[in-house]
Amino acid sequence: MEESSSSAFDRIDVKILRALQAEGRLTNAELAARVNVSAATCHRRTQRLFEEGYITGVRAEIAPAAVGLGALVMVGVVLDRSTPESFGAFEEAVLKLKEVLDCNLVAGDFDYLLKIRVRDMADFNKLHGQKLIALPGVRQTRTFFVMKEVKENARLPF
Amino acid sequence: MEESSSSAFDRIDVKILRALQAEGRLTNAELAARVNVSAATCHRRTQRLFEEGYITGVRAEIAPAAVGLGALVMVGVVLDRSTPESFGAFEEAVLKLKEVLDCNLVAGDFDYLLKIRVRDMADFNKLHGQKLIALPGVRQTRTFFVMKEVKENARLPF
DNA sequence: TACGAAAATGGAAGAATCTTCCAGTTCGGC
DNA sequence: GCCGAACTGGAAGATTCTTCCATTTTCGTA
Repeated sequence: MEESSSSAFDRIDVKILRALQAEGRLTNAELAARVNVSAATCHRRTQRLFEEGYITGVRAEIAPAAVGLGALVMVGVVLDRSTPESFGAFEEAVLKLKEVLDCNLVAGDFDYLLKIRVRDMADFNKLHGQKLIALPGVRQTRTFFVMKEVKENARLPF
Repeated sequence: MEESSSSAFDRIDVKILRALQAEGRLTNAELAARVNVSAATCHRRTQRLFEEGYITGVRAEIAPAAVGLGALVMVGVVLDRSTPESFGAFEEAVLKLKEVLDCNLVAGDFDYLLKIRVRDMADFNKLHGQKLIALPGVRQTRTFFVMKEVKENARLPF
């Protein structure tokens, strides 16, 4: 098992991860100052965190409304059959739908839960009618329009 | 209404947004090369996108499993009453729960949909029993354990 | 406890980048 | 066609990156 407290990284690494999770564009010099190590050490540590996959990427967060994606919708999906081929086909197709930001296979009343961003309700309606219900193996969907985003993509609690 | 294509930014800004959404730590020089403008212009443009709120932040993405947060759970919540005070109290309390990464007020069978990260099922069980059902006004919850993350936090399609 | 090898650290310095100033250019309104 | 506002790229001092290297720390072994 991969772990939590002992083996892979120490308190300094945790500080680096926390700092970069909050401010991904920190300069190495500033980061080094915050975690109390030299710039050289900080640079090596950070590089290692990237190379070993602890940091999977650094991304700018764009205000959705600013790029015409003001509407957020969650959709529960139930498939026709529960065969591996059925799930595989669905997943492959959903990966191509760029409006779908999240897609998770879940246990419960649905097979999948999707998180979708579109311009507005009209846009979602079109997406639903033309793309979602046409995804392979979809039996039914349940739509949850988001009326208020209380918390969005919060930082990991470590 | 705030719009989509004309007023606020042009094709160069869109290129910058796309590039930084994919690679938030691009240097200004590299970014300038990719969008075909001088470093000075690119620097000004990028600064403006930050200042005017098109870019809300830049964050490193940490591999959840690497920091002991291997389990993802979605939870639907139904409140006792549908009064503004009730919603307000719930939201205020949920903002303090660091395990809750997303919280959205939705229309449909639930009042809220939560996205939660914890170490494992045992950890979730504890969170559920001690914190979630104790949130103000919660009548019932429905839990969806995520068995497979097909797509997670994809880039905005603009 | 003492020893030695391996790993990690910080200083230093050339290379690269940032950030600002400035003069030239483009664009739109009159 | 003219003027002003907005935008552009070059240049250059200040800052930062990235690597090398000598020193220190860590850890297993005797």
